[in-house]
Amino acid sequence: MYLSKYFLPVLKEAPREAEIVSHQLMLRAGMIKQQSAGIYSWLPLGLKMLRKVEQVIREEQNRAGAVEVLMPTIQSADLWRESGRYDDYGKEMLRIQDRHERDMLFGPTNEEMITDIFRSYVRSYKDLPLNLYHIQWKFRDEVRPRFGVMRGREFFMKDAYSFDLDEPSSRAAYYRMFVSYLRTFDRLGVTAVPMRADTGPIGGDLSHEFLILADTGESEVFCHGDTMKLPVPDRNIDYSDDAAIEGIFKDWTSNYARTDEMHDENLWNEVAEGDRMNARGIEVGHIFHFGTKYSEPMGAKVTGPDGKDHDVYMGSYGIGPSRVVAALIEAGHDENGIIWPDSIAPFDVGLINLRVGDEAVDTACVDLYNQLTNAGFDVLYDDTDGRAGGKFALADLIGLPWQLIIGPRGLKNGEIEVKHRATGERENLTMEATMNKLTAWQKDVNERFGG
RNA sequence: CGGAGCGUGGCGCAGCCUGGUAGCGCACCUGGUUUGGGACCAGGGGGUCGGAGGUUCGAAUCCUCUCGCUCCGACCA
Repeated sequence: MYLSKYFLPVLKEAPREAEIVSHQLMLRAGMIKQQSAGIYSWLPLGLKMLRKVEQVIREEQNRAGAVEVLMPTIQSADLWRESGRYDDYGKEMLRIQDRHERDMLFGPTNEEMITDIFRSYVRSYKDLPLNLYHIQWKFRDEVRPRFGVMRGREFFMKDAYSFDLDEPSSRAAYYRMFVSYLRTFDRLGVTAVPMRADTGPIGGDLSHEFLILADTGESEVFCHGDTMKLPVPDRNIDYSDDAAIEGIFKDWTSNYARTDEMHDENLWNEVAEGDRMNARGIEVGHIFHFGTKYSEPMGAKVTGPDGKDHDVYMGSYGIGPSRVVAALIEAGHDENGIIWPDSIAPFDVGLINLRVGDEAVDTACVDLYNQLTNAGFDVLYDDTDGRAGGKFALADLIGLPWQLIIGPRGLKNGEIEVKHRATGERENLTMEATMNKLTAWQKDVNERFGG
């Protein structure tokens, strides 16, 4: 992408209403624009990140055996009356009427609708297990939206729903999602720790939150240090091996790990002092096992091997990609701007032309741009005629992993400056050496984080 | 929903108390000189002060109502 042809409206100063760093940087980097309290437009750079996060989540859901659908944002109130939640949900649910004065609502979640889909088609235990998910906008009319897209009223969410014949197989489904979340956050280049969670209004008896550790996180977390050292299963994981999956779940949940809400001082004191880790985190995922809470009132049954009808056991599994984007920034930034993880940045490389109009420099830039693009890199080429300082500031602000700086000074020696955003390391390399370095980096990233 | 605060060119702010029809920095446009870490000079465009009503000869400034936004608290992917 040539910057001159892109739409990247950056701000030198953050608007006053932005309090936390991810919100400030998302506004400054031209990623989002607030349209109303807790409601945002996603501008090209922000949308690009949102899509990348979404895609990683999708790949890992698919790998774990979940099947994607897409349900509407607007739902009929009737479904919610069946589960009893139409009255329970309160003012967080945005209620609307259509022209015929039928009660509708903007979905805050989709348990009812997915249960309706399930009961419409599935009759036999032979069709189980089943896990359906979608990635769709949700609306919860929060009393007080804040922190930009971190707690918006409208937010993007991946929500998966598992259906099983009985409790044990339903727990196995829960474990699969648990493990897929470990892999998802690992691929997103962040440390997300699963914590025992309160089941909340959705109900059920088994629930975990996944928190990305960041100093600016809202929740205080208490966990055993060993949790951080546990290996995340690689892409060759076999989700059909229930025992192995349960083993991973047990490994990750055997140590103490709770947020302040669930914190238990007595249990905490049993953890050896040197192992206690006290940090802050941002909740980016939440999984629930809730059994027949919805299937029973809504009549979602299958015939079992015994020839009798059984209410299906269900769980739901959510990740908020829009919040994840903000959380990545909370977890990775410095005074100059965003530092995206290597694994997931809006572009891989920023190519900076320091002297637009100088034929040699222009030619070198375009050559390198084409080479990189052909090699599969996503490159943002700053071909604007701005000054060096402004270009460097922009590059640091949007935080692409690599900056390739090409100007007449270095080009005289056949060299360009290669800067790594995260470490600040810079070196002068030939074009060829640059390509080799980036190719090696790309290979390494693919091996560590690729699908 | 309880408490606090803010709305003045695109962004950040001053002016308001002590009414006299709007100013600064950045950004933007034109020309020139510049060009490796947010250049300089000159010229220029853009707001009628969130909205409505009122007081007054006169309102960004005072009063009333209203809308929007933010922060603290209770709640949440």
